[in-house]
Amino acid sequence: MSKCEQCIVREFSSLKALNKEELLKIADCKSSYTIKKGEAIFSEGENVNGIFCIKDGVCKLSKLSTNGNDQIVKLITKGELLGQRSMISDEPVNLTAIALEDMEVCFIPKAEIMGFFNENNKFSMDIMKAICGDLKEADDHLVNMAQKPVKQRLAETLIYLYDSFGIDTDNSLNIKLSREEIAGMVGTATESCIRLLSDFKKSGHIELSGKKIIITDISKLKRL
Amino acid sequence: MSKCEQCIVREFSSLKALNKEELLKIADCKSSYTIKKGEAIFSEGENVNGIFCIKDGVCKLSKLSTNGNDQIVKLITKGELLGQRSMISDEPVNLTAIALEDMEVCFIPKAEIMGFFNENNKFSMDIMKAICGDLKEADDHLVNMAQKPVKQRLAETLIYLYDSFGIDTDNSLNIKLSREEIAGMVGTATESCIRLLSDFKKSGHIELSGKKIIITDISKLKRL
DNA sequence: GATAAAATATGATAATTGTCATACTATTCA
DNA sequence: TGAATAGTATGACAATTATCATATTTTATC
Repeated sequence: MSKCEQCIVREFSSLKALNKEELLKIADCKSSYTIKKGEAIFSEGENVNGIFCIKDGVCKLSKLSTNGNDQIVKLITKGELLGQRSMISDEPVNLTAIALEDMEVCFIPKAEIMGFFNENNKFSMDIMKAICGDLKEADDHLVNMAQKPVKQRLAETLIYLYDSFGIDTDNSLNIKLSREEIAGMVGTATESCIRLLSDFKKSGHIELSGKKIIITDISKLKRL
Repeated sequence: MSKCEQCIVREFSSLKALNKEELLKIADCKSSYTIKKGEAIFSEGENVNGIFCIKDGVCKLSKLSTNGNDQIVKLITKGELLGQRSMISDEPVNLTAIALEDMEVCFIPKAEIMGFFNENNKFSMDIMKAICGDLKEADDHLVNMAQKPVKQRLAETLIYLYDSFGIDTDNSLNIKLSREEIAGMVGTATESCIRLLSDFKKSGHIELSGKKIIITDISKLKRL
């Protein structure tokens, strides 16, 4: 049983508002899991009854549309929490979380969290603000999906990946996504996504070598 | 100064969690406004510093996309609250609220609400749940926008209007929206919206007489 | 390392959607 | 009332995007 007190990622989420005593309580009731790439942490419709704290790795939050396509709503990474909305609404989760790389996560039961929620004002306020941030993000995202053409959405997705995950030593985006997954973020067909990436390559905005994507001119992408 | 205690719409929002004493406090510090059709309650980027309680009327919550189009994110009606997210995030509002009909609204300053928020657990929990509901709705909406074709989105918008606002004595939808506004909800060009409405008319799904829309076969719309 | 399977790429084509022009209708207001 | 204006409707066309077919490349597996 590792100690939450010494867990660094805690500093990046609402859990930073918890005191020593509360962290000890969590360490006592949490369970740690290793999730392999491609495995689900939870699936749409499941009752989760707690939240996950992402200790390491990245996952995608997606939802199956009635047309059979998976739309990726959001990527969640080290330090973030998962399942807060569902816990507070007291409802099954609305999205599916699947690991994009091997992950380390801790599960904290709802009862424990809700206890802190009622007693630690800073903590509940922090959780609320995080959810409010998600709501604003979702509204903005919605407007983009409804109003911007695929090319622009793809460009903005690449910029988002660059800003959020940075680049590797070879200058390629430091997150591994298949073309199908990128298409799932953009909200388009996989072939359309591939085609536009080829276009971006031809116009010198990016370089492609295998799965790797190198953004050579981010200002060009921003100006699309 | 009207009494919040006797205001019926309060029962439809988180304000129902407030006790007599708290309602008296609100009645004391609130201000009431009449908003004429077409006027803004607030605009994107403004600092609002409180919440609005909709006593009567309907408004649209929209956001201007960089392409110059207004995307309508949500309609808000009698009994609902406005500006909760912004208040909790302590940020300017993210959306513009414009009256679709003459409205009666009350403004309650942030300081007052935040006071109850810290003391009345049921109240803060209710507000949270409302915001969590908005987040779920926004995620679902986003997936629809990204994955469904315009025709299906229009059909679902009409069904939503039917379910939320019902029909008038002449069977027409009990909410007045211009074609441009319907297009703004669907996320398409006004002409495309008009054209598809004509198609729906030709195939006997709806009837159009002037601005009025009558859904003649809702099951057909649902099956699109 | 050879082969199968999966992922990526590209062409051809169709379907969807947007844009611009123009006509028609309803509403406003002098 | 009648002109002006805004809103609705439709045609013609262009641009965008999806779909299906088929290479080509990469990855996985034995």
